[in-house]
Amino acid sequence: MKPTVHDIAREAGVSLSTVDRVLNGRADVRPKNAERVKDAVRRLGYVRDTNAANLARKRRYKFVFVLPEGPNHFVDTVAGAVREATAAQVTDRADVEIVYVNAADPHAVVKRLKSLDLGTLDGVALMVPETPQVRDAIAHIKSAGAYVVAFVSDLPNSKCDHFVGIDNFSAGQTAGALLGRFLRKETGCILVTSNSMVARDSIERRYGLDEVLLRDFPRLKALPTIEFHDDPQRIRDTLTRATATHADLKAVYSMGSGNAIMLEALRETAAGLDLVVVAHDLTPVTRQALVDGEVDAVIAQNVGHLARSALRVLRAKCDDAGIYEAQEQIRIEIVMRENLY
Amino acid sequence: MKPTVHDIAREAGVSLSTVDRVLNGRADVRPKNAERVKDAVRRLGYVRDTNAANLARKRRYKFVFVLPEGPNHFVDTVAGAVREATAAQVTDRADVEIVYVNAADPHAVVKRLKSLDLGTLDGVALMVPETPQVRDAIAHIKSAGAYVVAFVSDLPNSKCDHFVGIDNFSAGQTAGALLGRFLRKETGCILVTSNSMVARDSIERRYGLDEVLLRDFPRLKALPTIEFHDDPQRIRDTLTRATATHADLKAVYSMGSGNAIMLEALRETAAGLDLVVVAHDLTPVTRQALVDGEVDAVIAQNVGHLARSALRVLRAKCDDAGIYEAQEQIRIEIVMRENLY
DNA sequence: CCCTATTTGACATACGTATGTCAAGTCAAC
DNA sequence: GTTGACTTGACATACGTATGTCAAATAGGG
Repeated sequence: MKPTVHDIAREAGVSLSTVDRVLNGRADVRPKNAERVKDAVRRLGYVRDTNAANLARKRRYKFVFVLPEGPNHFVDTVAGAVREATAAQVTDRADVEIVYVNAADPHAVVKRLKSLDLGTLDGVALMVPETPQVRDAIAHIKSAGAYVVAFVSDLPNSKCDHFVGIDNFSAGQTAGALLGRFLRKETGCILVTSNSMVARDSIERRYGLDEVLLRDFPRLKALPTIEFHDDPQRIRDTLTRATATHADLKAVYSMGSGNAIMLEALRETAAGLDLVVVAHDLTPVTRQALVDGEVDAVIAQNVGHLARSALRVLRAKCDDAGIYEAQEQIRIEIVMRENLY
Repeated sequence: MKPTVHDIAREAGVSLSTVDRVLNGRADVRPKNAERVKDAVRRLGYVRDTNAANLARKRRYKFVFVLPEGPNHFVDTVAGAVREATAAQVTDRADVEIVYVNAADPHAVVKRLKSLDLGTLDGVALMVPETPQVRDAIAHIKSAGAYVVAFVSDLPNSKCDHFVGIDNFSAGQTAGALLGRFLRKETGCILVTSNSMVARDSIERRYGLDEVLLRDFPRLKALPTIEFHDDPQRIRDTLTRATATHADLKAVYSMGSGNAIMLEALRETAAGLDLVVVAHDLTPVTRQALVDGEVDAVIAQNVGHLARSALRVLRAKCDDAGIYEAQEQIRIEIVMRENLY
């Protein structure tokens, strides 16, 4: 039988009320008695029955996901996963809202964050770039008692309670290792594309890539990252130029957002070249490209796992419970046509 | 506000008792009233609060994992994951026991299954080969009201409630695709090893491998599977012979159990050969081999996920709740040194 | 040692559901 | 219209925890 608060009260030789005051950090309890209760908790190995507690409290959790707006396949799949996870955990007394912000505009982000109703809010999952303003806004939210997790993109300099996402440096390394192995005995260069290198994710991935190539596969050379800022023409031109300039072009690494544009350009300009293609993020676009054989492998993070993990972590924080690290570790997945899910 | 049984009673114009009788399938309710209650449930969108229900029932779940005994790194990691998941979900009112059986002896397996206390048992996760005797034992357990999930190894001809594991055919395909891509422009043959081909897992993986090689990489030829039945000498001899006979040996595919022996033999006999090595299952052995660069990639399934999924599915079955498919989908992971976790 | 401020305990009620008891109600058949 | 069988409803208690009220106990200062 698991011990209950009654057992604690008896063991500590105090009343239920006192146990309650200690357990829930209420004031007006003498240190001596507080110690006795804590001792009893330790001795009996008491753990609060969160379900019963939530029942008694009529507790509902109010969580908000802040995601970047604008057309983006990856964000769409993430949002879908959040909605799905929320629906499935409908039994789990959590109200989840998704709000979109213009992530490129720190001012707009902060404005939206400030407009959250801190009175009812229990936690926020934030997928926005880190800026000083955002950092302050996070501090503000936290000081109001809500929890904040960095979501997908880390916010290393902010006072977040957790980061739910992958290590993008390792992701870049993985891409590099994959390319190195796919081009086992070959020498040549690799075209690296990204929609934009302002996001720290892309920068970290690039570092990871370079590190592995330099160390393990010096025969492969990664060209400077091409940023195309949503401009199909730009990537098309660059690709054409690259194939012309670099006769030894062997592979393309698409570092995330903008896969669709990149793949289209590839189809138009490099059809007969037999390039190895590695891309990031599993979206309808990359999924189809895997099936069609246009992409050899995709480096992905499971969006369902991301969403569920963020929800679990926020709940755990609210309940002041421990986090089950093994479950919350988001893995860097390598997806090919054969293990597509 | 979520509707409660009280709301249902009011809406249906019956008493709480009647609602309870209908909801919990007790006898002695006139069809007309049963219908009214069910209607009210539908109209109000009532879902039972499982936590409150479990609290009232003092419900504890009793689950048993049946795993193959004998020295096996993979089973060890699985057992560890089960223990860890159990400990972490200690709050979750489940008692979990792991029992080991001699999986090679169907009679022993059945004997152990028969000795389970069906009176208190709520569910079993079974990781044993399928035999007619096992099939009968499963039917027996189910007729006693407990739930059965096939764990890691599918039991397609038995009346299980669920299968928690990967599709091994796809896993074999994945291995084939990986080998095909790692040996992008090369021609040659692949050594395939397994400790034993009696387990259906190995057979399915082999089929998957062959299918992909034949279709997509005909330049690569997989040699007949070498089974070495825990005999290091056998694999060493075979490897020596293979390297002598097949000058074009390019890769080794280790289909699971016996990775340690295989890797050791490889170290002794094929040190300078620059072979591509793909293995199954992430264990301390393959983990170290990845770090050391002895293995290029490991096809794995996340054992933590396996354990948690089995527990969740069993619980869902007991609660007569739906299964959240997306979460229970076990993925075929490709693990390299860089995305090792 | 008294007074006051603080701390404590006893008790009641609640959360949403389960379950048991018993009296009252309904129904069909005679 | 009565009997007996079946069905229903009212009520009480419980699960483990939270929370509020109020009187009683205690500590500390003078």
